[in-house]
Amino acid sequence: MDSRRKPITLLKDPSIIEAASATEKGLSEKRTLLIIGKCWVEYRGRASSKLESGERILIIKEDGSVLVHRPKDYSPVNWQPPGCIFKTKIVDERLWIRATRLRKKETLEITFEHIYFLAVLDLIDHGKFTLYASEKDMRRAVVANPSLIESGFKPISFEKKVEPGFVDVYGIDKEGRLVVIEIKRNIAGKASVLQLAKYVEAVKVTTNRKIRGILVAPNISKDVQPMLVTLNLEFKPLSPRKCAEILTRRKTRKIVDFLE
Amino acid sequence: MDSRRKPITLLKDPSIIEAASATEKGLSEKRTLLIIGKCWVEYRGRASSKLESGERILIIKEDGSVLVHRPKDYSPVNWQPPGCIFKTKIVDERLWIRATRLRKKETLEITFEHIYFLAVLDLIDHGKFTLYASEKDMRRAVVANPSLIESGFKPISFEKKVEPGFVDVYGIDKEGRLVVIEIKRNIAGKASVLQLAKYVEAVKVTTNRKIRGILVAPNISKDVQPMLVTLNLEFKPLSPRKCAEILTRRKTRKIVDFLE
DNA sequence: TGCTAAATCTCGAAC
DNA sequence: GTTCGAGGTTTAGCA
Repeated sequence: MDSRRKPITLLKDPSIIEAASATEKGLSEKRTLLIIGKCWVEYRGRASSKLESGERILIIKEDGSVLVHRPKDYSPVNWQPPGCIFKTKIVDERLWIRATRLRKKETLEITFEHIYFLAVLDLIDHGKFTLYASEKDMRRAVVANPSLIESGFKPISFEKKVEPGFVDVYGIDKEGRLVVIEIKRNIAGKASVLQLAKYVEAVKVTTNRKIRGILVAPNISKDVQPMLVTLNLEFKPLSPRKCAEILTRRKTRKIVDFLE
Repeated sequence: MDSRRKPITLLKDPSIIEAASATEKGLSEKRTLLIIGKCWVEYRGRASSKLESGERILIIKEDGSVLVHRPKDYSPVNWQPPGCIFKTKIVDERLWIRATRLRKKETLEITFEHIYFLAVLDLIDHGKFTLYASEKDMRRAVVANPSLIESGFKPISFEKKVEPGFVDVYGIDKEGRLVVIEIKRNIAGKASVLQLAKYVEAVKVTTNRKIRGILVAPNISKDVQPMLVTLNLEFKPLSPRKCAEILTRRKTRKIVDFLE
């Protein structure tokens, strides 16, 4: 880390020439760029779009991703995923920026007719990010604590490949029946049931044993219950929150065991 | 539009007190806020997450959405969808911002230990956004120009409800067979085939006529072909791009017709 | 690279 | 409000 590093270079109300020069330099040095101004945007690639003139925030990141944000909404109105190559130009006293992604043959063109502010950023961010209570956590909790499903359930494998896809958890119940489990961290809808049914069918053709299919989720949507009955599948309520807590407890327990 | 409007107010290297005051004011006036600095983040709600300290861009929008962006990646590392209520405080000489969403009972807490830069923005953006070549465009193109599917195909309805869901396009072929069409703007995978199969089954129980199921998409993934054969379904290649072009041509044609 | 499935998905429409 | 499906989805994981 360079102590003389300048994490942020600001241009307030720059001329188009100043802005173009800073943009060019920032891009060549792989800095993060931030431009606030009045622009219009065109996209051509997987689809096409046009955005008429308005005031927006443009972010170009070190990895070549691009975001155009309006003053509302979570999602950017236009964007480009990482890996873009850039070209900038001054056209009719406007700053024109093109971001091209070769992989998918798509281009984003942004034209600024006025720039209020431009920043070139050199951000250092090595902070670790950890997410709890994902679907993966739920799988781990079920495997670590099979009684979450029912007493006597024994997991055999998880993430089992069963053409055409992966069964979340696969095991045997106390009466020796095969159990196929599909886990969802959200309220489960029709698509989840279809997915489970598909896996049960796939396993069925490989064995003569009886098979149960269990949908594990915090809840199911209203119309799913009859669907489960028709397809002879079961539902077991389980929340991601509870799974995360169980995993934390287990981890703590392990440390305690170690200390004792 | 106020001609004396100040679209952007900048604070460079503000003290925590200055930053807190500007943040408070900006939030109360429903401005868009932009903060660049070193922070850590915690999220609790549908899941939980922790992000350790690092330099990031924070955007809080007028509609109460929040974005925390690292110097890489398209997606924000932490965020909150629109509709948050905010609380700010100075804690141990740090700026603490909490964004709470009541709907889903989730909170995002951001603590800045250093702020390089803060901007309060008053962005005006009424620019119209138009997207071409969506799946809806494909449906319209097929209905407007049924020969895209095959000669003699006659659409009866589109967006037809057939429990449990909607058939994209529904019609009759030149031999009088019913045709159920599922349209995808992307390469179609297994889920799309299951969806089509489901609709074909649903229609089948309502009639004695012969039924064909056609998957319309720019392409299909490799393992889908055998699946189609097994389920006795068909595939018709069609790109969203081509559909968009056809719609454009039709529109032009209509204008020409009118002028003639 | 292609394919599958998750995501704190978001967003919009329909009921 | 719930449910469902699209999305320029993106992203991760694995063959």
